[in-house]
Amino acid sequence: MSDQDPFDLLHFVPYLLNQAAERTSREFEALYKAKYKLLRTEWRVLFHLGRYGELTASDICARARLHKTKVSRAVHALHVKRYITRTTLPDDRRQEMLALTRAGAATFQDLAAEAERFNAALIADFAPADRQKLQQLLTQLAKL
Amino acid sequence: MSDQDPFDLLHFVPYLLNQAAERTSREFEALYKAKYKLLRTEWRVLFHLGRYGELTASDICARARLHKTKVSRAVHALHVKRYITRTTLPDDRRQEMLALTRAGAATFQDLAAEAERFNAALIADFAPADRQKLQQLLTQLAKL
DNA sequence: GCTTAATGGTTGCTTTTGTAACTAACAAGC
DNA sequence: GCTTGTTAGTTACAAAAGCAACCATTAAGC
Repeated sequence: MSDQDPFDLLHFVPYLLNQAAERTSREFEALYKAKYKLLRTEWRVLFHLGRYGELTASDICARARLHKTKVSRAVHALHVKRYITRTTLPDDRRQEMLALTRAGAATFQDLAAEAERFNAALIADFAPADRQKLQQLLTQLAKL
Repeated sequence: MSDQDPFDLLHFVPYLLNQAAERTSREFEALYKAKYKLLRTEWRVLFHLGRYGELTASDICARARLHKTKVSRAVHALHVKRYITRTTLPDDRRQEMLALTRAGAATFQDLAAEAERFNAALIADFAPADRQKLQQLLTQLAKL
């Protein structure tokens, strides 16, 4: 990442991030797509509910940084698939609390395990210090 | 990136990569979109031609890891915008050599400079060692 | 040379995303 | 309690991506 000339794509962080994200995500996507016919956004919503418990759609928007239309559609799809329940909140009837059903939780468990394996394989060749560094740098860049 | 339970999204490298890529790319995209009304793929093709000289569509596919339909459409758009010339190769009339026009080169120059500034700002807070590490790790993950 | 296969690139159609406008419910000001 | 503004979420329409079938050209087998 030096400032030598000429400017190269291999020094352009957004490009590198995209290539890395694309390659790793596609590979994992194939897995949950084949196994559960889930879309990327659906997988993310599922994961958030599985990992962080009951949330409203806007909670998920904020946490996952997804646009509300994407979340809306994913929630609809997951509901049709009977992976989540939607409960209107009594104190604010605009909001719905989302929760995994048994089937949803089972799917989450399975995919979380797959994700963990996948992740482990991904960083298998990295030294422990590098793994930590990677997480730190990415978190910083993502401003998470 | 430890293997402590439960599995967290913040330890899942593809997720972190996506968040970081998304955030950084969107911001830069806004720039070339506003300035030259370029699409993401168009910008990539332009950059490849600007940085690496004349290439055929399939060269770009391979180098940028883009699907040929995406490249095909980007090439068409860039040609309409008079940013590139398309020359059928005499020895294989299926292929076309792509090259930047003056206008295309000028646009590339400008955007490359913007990219460099953008990139510098992005990693301004990182220590030199971290910058190198970042590039190394991302290149490895992207398998570039 | 003629058939068959492979390659470079485009086009058409479907799925997904992005954007903006919209409904419903709530909150605030007065 | 009635306007005025917000917020949660949906829907409709437009733009873009993905996929498969498709020419045109070249290469390979015989």
